[in-house]
Amino acid sequence: MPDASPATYGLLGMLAARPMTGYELTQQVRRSLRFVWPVSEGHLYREQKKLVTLGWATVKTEPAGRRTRQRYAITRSGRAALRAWLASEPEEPHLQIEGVLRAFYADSSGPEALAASMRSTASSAGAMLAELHGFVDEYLAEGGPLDMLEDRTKARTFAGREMHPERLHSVALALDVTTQLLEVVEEFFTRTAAEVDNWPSTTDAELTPSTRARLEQNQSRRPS
Amino acid sequence: MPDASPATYGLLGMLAARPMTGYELTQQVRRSLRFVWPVSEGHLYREQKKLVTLGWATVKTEPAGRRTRQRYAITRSGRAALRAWLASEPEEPHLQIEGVLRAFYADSSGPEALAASMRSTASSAGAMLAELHGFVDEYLAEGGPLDMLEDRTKARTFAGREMHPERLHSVALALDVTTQLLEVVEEFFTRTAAEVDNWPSTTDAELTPSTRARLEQNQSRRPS
DNA sequence: GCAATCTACTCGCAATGCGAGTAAAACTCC
DNA sequence: GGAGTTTTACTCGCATTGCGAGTAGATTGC
Repeated sequence: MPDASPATYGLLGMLAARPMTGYELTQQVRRSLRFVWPVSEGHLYREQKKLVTLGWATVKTEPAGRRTRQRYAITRSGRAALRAWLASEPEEPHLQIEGVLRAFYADSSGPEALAASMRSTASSAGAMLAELHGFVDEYLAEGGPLDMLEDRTKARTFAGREMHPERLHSVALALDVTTQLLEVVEEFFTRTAAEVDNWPSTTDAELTPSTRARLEQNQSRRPS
Repeated sequence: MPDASPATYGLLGMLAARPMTGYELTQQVRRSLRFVWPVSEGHLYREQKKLVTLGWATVKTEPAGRRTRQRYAITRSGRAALRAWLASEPEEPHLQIEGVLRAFYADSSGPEALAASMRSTASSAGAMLAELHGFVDEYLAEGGPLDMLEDRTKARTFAGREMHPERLHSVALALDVTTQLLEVVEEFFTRTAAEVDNWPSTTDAELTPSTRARLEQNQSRRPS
């Protein structure tokens, strides 16, 4: 019996909202889940098959023109597995930000390289934030899922897509933390890149006061 | 020729400070690099060997009692490779926080499970923060690396460990962002867990105003 | 003196990433 | 209307990485 990983539950959770084809599943992951739990595309298709062997989903091959596609649907035991996972202990947070790794070793190169990598990271974070802002705007838009919840509209589709307003409370939570985290990344690297531009070197003694200030501010932010 | 990954450079960067044995390298990763770029232990030893085949480090087998250990040292071309990497474009940030994934699918379970997983994530973040606070305290301590930079002491060891005060400016940068990010995680999940305790369900219509507020606040935080 | 922990790793399998490849359908532009 | 591009809808295989078990000498605490 293969093991379930967070990625497995990521797909299972998507299916909990509605049945989907394999391709739709990968699109959904690319669209939104990516920010929360990145998984490579090839692996997504493997995981879909795993869901079936675990008995958590069923597949039906349906025609699509001259070709076929696989439609997955969650099973009762799939829902139970999802609930069980949601009730279990999550693992430690895992942050992988190459820009931070480069900052950590910045003393092995110069301020130019450091500032460049910081700006690059800031702009990656900015691009991701822009996508997330798109979601927020959509959720708040007239006729959007929030309006549906407030009963101002009976429609269940918006911008040509089927909406799941009952998921909005959960989705908004994930959206909120992710936004906050990326804001920290963008702001820190933007601000610090500008600072680094004035550094004579990455190891200069002249930087000592600013490093002291950084550390002391860090310490003072600490709640007792 | 095997490929270098950020993990490869993570080890190479450690060696840039001083020669180290394989075991010391894994300890350093466990101690500090883990927060910035997590790598499994088994893989660390593989990467050490890769550094040698790439010509970026040398190994010497040295005796340790009746046994031996491998001491790695960076080469000139290793330093060059590190500098070249530091001057290249970093990849996109990658956040993997299971607690966020669970929040995203919280509508498939109840408020109890959600609050529990949130508290668990908050306490993981808290534990990580406590370790980072230890570093800050150490750096600021009397006789610590900051004192060394300010020339108040000539020593180069502190708490029995060799210090690298010239790295402090870079290290403090990485420490600072990481702290800020984990603070966001801890605070968000602590605060929101308390809020979720009062939720009647994860899909209740009653939550609509609070979800609207969350989204609108998110939107208003956005800089123009 | 002996049990537990630390040093110092190796090994193998399973999980995952990554990029290429396939091929039909749909859409776009002149 | 036909040619070229993009989208749909995936499969495949190798390389990378994670994870847990295993080994065995050294050291420390009681």
